Amino acid sequence: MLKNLVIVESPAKAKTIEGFLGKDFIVRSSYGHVMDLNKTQLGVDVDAGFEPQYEVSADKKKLVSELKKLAKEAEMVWLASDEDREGEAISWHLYIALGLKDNNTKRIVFHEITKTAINKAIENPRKIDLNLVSAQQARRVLDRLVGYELSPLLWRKVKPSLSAGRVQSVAVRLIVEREEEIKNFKSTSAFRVTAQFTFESDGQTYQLQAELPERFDKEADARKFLENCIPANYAIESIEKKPAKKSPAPPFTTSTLQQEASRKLGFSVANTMRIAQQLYESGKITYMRTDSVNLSDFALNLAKEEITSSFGAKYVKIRKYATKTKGAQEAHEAIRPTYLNQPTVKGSSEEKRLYDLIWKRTIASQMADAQLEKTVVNIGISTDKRQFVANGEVILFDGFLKVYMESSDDENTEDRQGMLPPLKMGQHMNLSEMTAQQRFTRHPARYSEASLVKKMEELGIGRPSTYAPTISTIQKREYVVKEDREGEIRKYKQMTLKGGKLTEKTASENTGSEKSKLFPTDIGTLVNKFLCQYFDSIIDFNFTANVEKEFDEIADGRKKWNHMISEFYGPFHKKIEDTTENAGKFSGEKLLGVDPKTGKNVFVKVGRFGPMVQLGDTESEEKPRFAGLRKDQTMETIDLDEALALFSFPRTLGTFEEKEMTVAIGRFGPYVKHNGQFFSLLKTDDPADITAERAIELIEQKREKAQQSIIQEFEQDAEMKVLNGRYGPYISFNKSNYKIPKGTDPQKLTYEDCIKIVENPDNAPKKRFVRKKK
DNA sequence: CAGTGAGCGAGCTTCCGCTTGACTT
Repeated sequence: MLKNLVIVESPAKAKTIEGFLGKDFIVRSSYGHVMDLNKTQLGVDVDAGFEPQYEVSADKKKLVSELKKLAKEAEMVWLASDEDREGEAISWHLYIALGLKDNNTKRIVFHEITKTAINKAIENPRKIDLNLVSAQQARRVLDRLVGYELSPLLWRKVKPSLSAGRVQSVAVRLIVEREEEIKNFKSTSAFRVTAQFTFESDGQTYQLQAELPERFDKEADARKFLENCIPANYAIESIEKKPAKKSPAPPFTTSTLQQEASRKLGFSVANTMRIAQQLYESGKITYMRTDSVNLSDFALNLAKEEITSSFGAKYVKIRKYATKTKGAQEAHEAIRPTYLNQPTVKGSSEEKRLYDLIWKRTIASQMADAQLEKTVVNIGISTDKRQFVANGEVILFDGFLKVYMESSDDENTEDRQGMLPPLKMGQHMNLSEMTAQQRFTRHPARYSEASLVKKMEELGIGRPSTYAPTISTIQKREYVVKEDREGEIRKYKQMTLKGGKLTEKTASENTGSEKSKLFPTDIGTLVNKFLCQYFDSIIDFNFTANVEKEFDEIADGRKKWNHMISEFYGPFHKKIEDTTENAGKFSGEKLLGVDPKTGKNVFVKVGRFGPMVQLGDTESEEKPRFAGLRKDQTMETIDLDEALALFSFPRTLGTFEEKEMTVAIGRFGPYVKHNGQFFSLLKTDDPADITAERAIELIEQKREKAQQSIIQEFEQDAEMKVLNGRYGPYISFNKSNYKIPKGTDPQKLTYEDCIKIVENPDNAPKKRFVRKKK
């Protein structure tokens, strides 16, 4: 007879806990939520007090029936999902789905996975907190109503398959608005003057770099200053030293881990989470989806021991960090190594690097402050009232800097301040070189995936478990693209004073280049404009923060969840109806000009398949012509000539092997079509002036490549081939592809083997349109 | 590392938050 069944959310956690509890307990996992609103409908009965229509999720049916069976056999079921809103709902859904009864069900919670914590939890069971469940229900229903009423409106007014939601639409808004700021940014320039000095002290020669605090807006003023310095003498007029300290950053949360892994290791947000998951599953780190900066006493003790033995007792400073994050629920610890006495782990190089980062950050968070001495030196100019300034920094005690220093998003990283040479008051300085260089102000930085997560966390939008999926959703919907972009060459002026002579030159620098940054697309910009115009309250940056306050009131029992929803839904739904009724198509249509050949109007707008140009009016007798924009074109920047060029496809290039070659632009970019086959143009090829010779070259190149990928061909049947593809060898037959069973040598397959594989109904080709959900 | 390649229309699409697999042909 089974005595106790414990259910937690994560299987890795289940495994660990089972070890602590002994043979009277078996521990299983719910793998997150087990029930959700019906997916194909609204899933909320609006007329019946917003009654949610829950069902066991399709992928949880099997699991739920297994758990149900175990629950029946058990004397006591312990619901041990996380201690937050979602966790409470998971317990409640388990209670319903497993048909549990009050007399054999207990709800327990723990924040750290140690034997003591678990035993303490078992000794202090409670009941499911139905107010907290109601708060989750309000959250769930609100998100469903917003998402499932706004999205269909977008399908009607803008373009099919689009989506909108409380979280993703704000993420898109941030990116669109940042791009607008950048577009409207006016760069100004000023001259920055730096000087390189040398001096003698105790028979040695030293160098000193200094800067003039003042910037000159006008070139003439900078020149005047430099000219004025030609006959000058320089000497130290003051030396000021003051102590300073630096403190370590708190341990990692999901958001800060994503940011640091992006800055220090160049990982994408999704990649970081995938690697962290692997570390978690192999027991090397604690849970990776958390908003807490808290470390358990167990971890603090280990940190103390580790720091003491590696660096000495004076490096230890145990600290308790408190979260500053809006809406943090802190059901878990911060992300830390399970065993802090292991500075390295086995695994892939990515796992090692991420673990190293986590280990260092955790250890550093419990180390002493670094003690610094900052020095400011003023150097007087005999011919001018102004002074040059040299800054120095000396580390008196390194403290946590011994292991870890957080990096910053700031791109204008100042030159690192180092140690200054030995200096004395009145010390005479020889100028070796003085430069006035024109510097330009920079526009606000575009978001990277990680800096967007940071911003969302600040606004309290999204949760640790959704940061990475949200970022992938807005890219999948093509609201946003992650790209590198080349910068532009910009000229700047530089004046140099050296050896008593002033020289001037104009040099150039590359500016504005971007790497892995998020850019809004035409669709993203248009959808954002639509939502701003009709649903500004939903994409307001404070919307989430405001509803969170109400969720808290529901959790405290001060407010009924469906009253809150009702107050929101009334005006919201009315706005949906009004907009459905009264707003026209929202296509972003713009008149580019008139086609000189036909005299017809040329427009650019968003159509069924995305941004396109249109030749002729929609209302006119004659049907207008349409053509999609190329990937490298945008609605905002396309001009009349470029638009007209798009109507010149498909265009005949000539004949090759007695068949016609045409060039056209398709879904995947420009291509050449020949004898029913397609050949993509390279990025360097311009479809507007591609020649027949180049087209033939492309055709032959592709044939050669196809030849190389052939592993086997068969005399009996030209349709049957064994090919080498992206996922390894496969069989191609009648335009369908088939997997080769594991352990088979593709070289040795006979024609008969291939027929067998192709005819096996298990290998029947899957239907093409099966697009993954999400 | 392969191949993909529309057309003005039938039926489809969609949210957020909690969890991992299964595995591309």
